[in-house]
Amino acid sequence: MLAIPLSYVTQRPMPELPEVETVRQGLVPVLEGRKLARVTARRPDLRIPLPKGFAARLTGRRVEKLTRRAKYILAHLDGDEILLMHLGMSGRFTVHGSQSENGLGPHDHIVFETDAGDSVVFTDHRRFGLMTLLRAQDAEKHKLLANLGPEPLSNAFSPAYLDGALKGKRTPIKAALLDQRVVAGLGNIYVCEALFRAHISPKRSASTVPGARSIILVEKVKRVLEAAIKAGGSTLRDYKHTNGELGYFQKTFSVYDRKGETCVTKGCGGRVKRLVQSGRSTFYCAKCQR
DNA sequence: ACGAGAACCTGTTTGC
DNA sequence: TGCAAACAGGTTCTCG
Repeated sequence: MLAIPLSYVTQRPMPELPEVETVRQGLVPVLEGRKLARVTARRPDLRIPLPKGFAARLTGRRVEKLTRRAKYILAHLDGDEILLMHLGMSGRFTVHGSQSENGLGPHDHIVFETDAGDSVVFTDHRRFGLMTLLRAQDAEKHKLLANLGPEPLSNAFSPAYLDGALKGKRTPIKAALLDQRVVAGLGNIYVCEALFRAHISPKRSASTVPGARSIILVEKVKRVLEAAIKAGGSTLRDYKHTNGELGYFQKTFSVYDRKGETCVTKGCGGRVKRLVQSGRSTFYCAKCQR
């Protein structure tokens, strides 16, 4: 008897790099090495329209490997094609084992059924997510991937690199780190958290970060992402050994969504503030972030 | 060229 | 209580 849950949600919608990585890891045992026995596209109008013949082109294909680039999940298929997927703001995958009844809702847009009898449902009520197909040899040049900066957890994301990327940038460091061309995979939450850990104000001009600050910042970006991936991964592993309700990936942030609370920096005593930068909420402590 | 803001879409929370 | 406004993890286009 396999200890596969009848149904589990791979992730709550919170798709920055750590969450996308957690989702990828959750899909690996269900999809890698499996053939897509049936694919149903129930709604073609995601952020970009599904390519023509999407479902037919996927049917019968084998998923060789699942990888991640920035916030994209790439399913490498036999025949040298790649299924490129993005969760947008609200996308999620749900896996149903072969015995579960499977009522689909209005926002369940894509269903993959594997030759093992599992189905993977892509749900996205806001439809900012996307799926598309591309040839493997064109991947690096593909419009959606070509301009992405380095992976933040790779050696390419170094203080020297960041110094160069920020040089001459007038925009606040918060906005610069959200720019996927500077570094790929950070989102609103982890930018706030990394700046907090580095004690750098989100309002500081990006051009003033190179040097000592960027050494700290690179370090903190990596550490906060690693911790989040570790937390997400362990939640999924734990779940597979239980039959109870899914304990959603709970994480506590230091500043994100903590407006008015006392700063957690030892001896700081400041309060977390919220401000809006380029239309997005920023949370920070004005006392210990400079 | 750059940076800020709007737009895309729907559901949930907040505030009067 | 009820309704409207504000807000939400992302990306991309337009405008100044």
